[in-house]
Amino acid sequence: MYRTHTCGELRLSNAGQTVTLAGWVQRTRKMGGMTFVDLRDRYGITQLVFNEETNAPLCEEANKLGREYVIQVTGTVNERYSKNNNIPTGDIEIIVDELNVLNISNTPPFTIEENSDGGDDLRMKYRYLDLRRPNVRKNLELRHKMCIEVRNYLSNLGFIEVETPILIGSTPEGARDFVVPSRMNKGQFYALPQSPQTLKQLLMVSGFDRYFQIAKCFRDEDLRADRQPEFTQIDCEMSFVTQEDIIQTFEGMAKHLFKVLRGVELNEPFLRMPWAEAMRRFGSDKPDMRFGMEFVELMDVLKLGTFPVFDGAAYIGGICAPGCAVYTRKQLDKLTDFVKRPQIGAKGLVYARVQEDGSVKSSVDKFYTPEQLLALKEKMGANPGDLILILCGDDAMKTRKQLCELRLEMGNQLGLRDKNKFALLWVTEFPMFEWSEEEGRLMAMHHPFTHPMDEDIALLDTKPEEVRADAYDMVCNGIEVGGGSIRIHDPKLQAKMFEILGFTPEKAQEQFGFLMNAFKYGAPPHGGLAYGLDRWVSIFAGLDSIRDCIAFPKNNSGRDVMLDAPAALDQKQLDELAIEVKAEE
RNA sequence: GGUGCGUUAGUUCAGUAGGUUAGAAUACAUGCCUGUCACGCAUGGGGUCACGAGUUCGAGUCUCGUACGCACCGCCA
Repeated sequence: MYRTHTCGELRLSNAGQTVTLAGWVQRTRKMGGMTFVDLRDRYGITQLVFNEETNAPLCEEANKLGREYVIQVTGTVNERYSKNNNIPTGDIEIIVDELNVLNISNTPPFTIEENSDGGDDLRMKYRYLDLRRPNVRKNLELRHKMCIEVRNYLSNLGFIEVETPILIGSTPEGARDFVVPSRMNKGQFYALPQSPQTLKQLLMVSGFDRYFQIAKCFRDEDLRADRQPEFTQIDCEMSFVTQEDIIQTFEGMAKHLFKVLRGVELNEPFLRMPWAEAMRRFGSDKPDMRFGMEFVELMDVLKLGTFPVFDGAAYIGGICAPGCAVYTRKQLDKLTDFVKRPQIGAKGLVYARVQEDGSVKSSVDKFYTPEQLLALKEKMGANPGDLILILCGDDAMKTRKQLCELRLEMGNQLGLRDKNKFALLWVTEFPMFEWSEEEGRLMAMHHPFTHPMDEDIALLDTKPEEVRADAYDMVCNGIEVGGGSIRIHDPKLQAKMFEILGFTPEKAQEQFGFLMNAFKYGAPPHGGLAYGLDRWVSIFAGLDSIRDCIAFPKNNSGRDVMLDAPAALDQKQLDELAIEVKAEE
C-alpha cells in the first residue's frame, strides 16, 4: 500500500496517528536545522517536517528533494505550532520518520501553483503538468460532476444513453467535416460527426422515445476562445413531443444543474423571446439579458433635423448608458474608435449627454433645435446624467449588430456583465432559412431537418424566406448554451425542404436517402436539443475560454502543441491509404 | 481568406531618442538561518533579443517579409 491517506484529508482529529502519504513535492522551505516540505496530490497539500535535531540523516535526504519529486513518507500527524488558515490541512503537519523517493523530476518549465507563471502556450505544451494545478483540476472535476448529474437527471426521466458512431459519412451541408481515409475502401472517406443529428433521429424511428448522449462532435472550422474543433454536446432527442414539452424538460435540467453545481436557484420560468424581437431590441440572436440598454429606434425623431448622415439611413437606433454623461471627450473618442473598428464597421458614433438641468448636449447640436433634442431624450427615456449613443446605417440588420457590439462594450465598461449573475433566455421562432451570398441559395439557419412552424408551412412555396422554424436556442449571459428544434418526420416535407435548399432529388437521395427512407417506415413526430457541455462548464466555472475545462485542448490554429498534431504521415501510410500529398506551392 | 496585438534569461515582463557590458522579478544552484507556509538573507550561473532581408557608421529599438502565439471578422447546417 503506497498510502494510508491523501494529502487533503488529515485534520487535527488525526493527531498522533501514524500515516503514510504519497505525492509530489510542491515546494521545500529550509530553515537551517529544519526543513518543511509541501506535499501535494489531487486532494490537497500537507506539510511535512524534518528536524535535524531528531533525525539528521533524514533531514539531509529531505534537503535534496526538488520540485515535483514523487515521494512517499511515513510519519506522525502533529498539531502545528502556528496554523495555516489558507489550507484545509493547515492545523496539522507530518513529522516524518521514513522518506522514500519514488521518482525524481526535472525542474518544471513553469511553476505548478494556483497562479502559475507560465503562459498559455507553454502550459499547453506541458499540459500534463498544467493539469496538476488546482484551478484546471477543479474545472475537470466540475465537468465530471456535470456529466454525472446529466446522466442521473435524464436517466430518471427515462432517457437512455446510446453511443452513435464516430466514423460516419460526410454531409457537405453545414460546417466542414473532418474526414478519415479508409484503407479497405481506397479513395473513400469517412467523416467525423458534426453532431449525431441524423443518427439520433433514426433512433427515434427505432422507437427509442427518449435518447441522450454525451457526444463528441467535430467541426473543421476556425477556432475561437469558445470554439474547439472537437467539443462535447449533451445531445438529446424525444418522440411524441411539442416544442413546449422539450423546453419544459430541458429548462428543468438547466435549473437542476444550476442548483446542484452552482447553488443558484432559478425559480422563475426562463424568459422567452422570438428571434425577430431579440434582433429588434438587442441586435442579436443571443442577447445578454443581465442588463438593459435596449435599442430605441429613432428614425421618426432624428429624421426631423438637418443632419445629412441620417438622411439616407435605413435605420437609426440608440442606447442609453446610465450615468455616462460624465464621459470625457477622450472616452467618447475611444468609443467612436471602437465602433469604427473593421470588425464592427460603423461609420461613426453620435452621442448626446443629458445634462443635470435636463438639457441635451450632443455632437450634432447644430443640426437640431433644442426641442428636437428634448424629444430625443424623451424617446430614449433618458435621465439627467445619462449618455445617449446613436448609430445609423443603410442596412438595418448590420446597424443593429453594430449597436449590439456597442451595447455589450458599454455593459463591460459599466460592470454590468457579472460572472456570478445568470440571465437565462429561450430564443424562439428563428427564420427557417437565410440567404447565402457565397452559395447563391437559401441555407437552413438551423439545419435541414428542422420543422417549420405549422402556421408558416403554407409559405414554403411562396415566400420561403419568411418561414419561421420550430426551433429554439437557450441563451445564458449572451452565450448560446444549447439549441434544438422539432424535426421533420414526413418524408414528403423533408424532400421539399431539400428542394428549397437547392438539392436535386438525386442529390438529396444520395446524401440523406438513409434518413428519408427511414421516414417511410413510420417515423414518430420528434424533436430534441443539444447543450454545449464545454460552454456550460465554462459558464459555471467563470472561465474566459472553454480550453480551460478541456483536458487536452487545441490551440488557436487547431494544433495540439503537446502531441504536435496534426502532422505529416509516412509515405508507407500514405501509400496504404492511396493518398497523394501535393507539395505546397 | 482577413484585421489587430505580441515574440527579449527556464518563466513572466521592462528596455528611454537608434549608441559602450541588454535589466527586474521569479525559478534554478551554492552558502547561512530551528517554526516556515509567497519564509528571509547573501552569492552565483543563465541571453542566437523568433527567423530572414533592408535602412544606417551603428538595430533588441526603424522598414519589409516569414514563422509562431493570442483575440477577433469571415466561417461555425
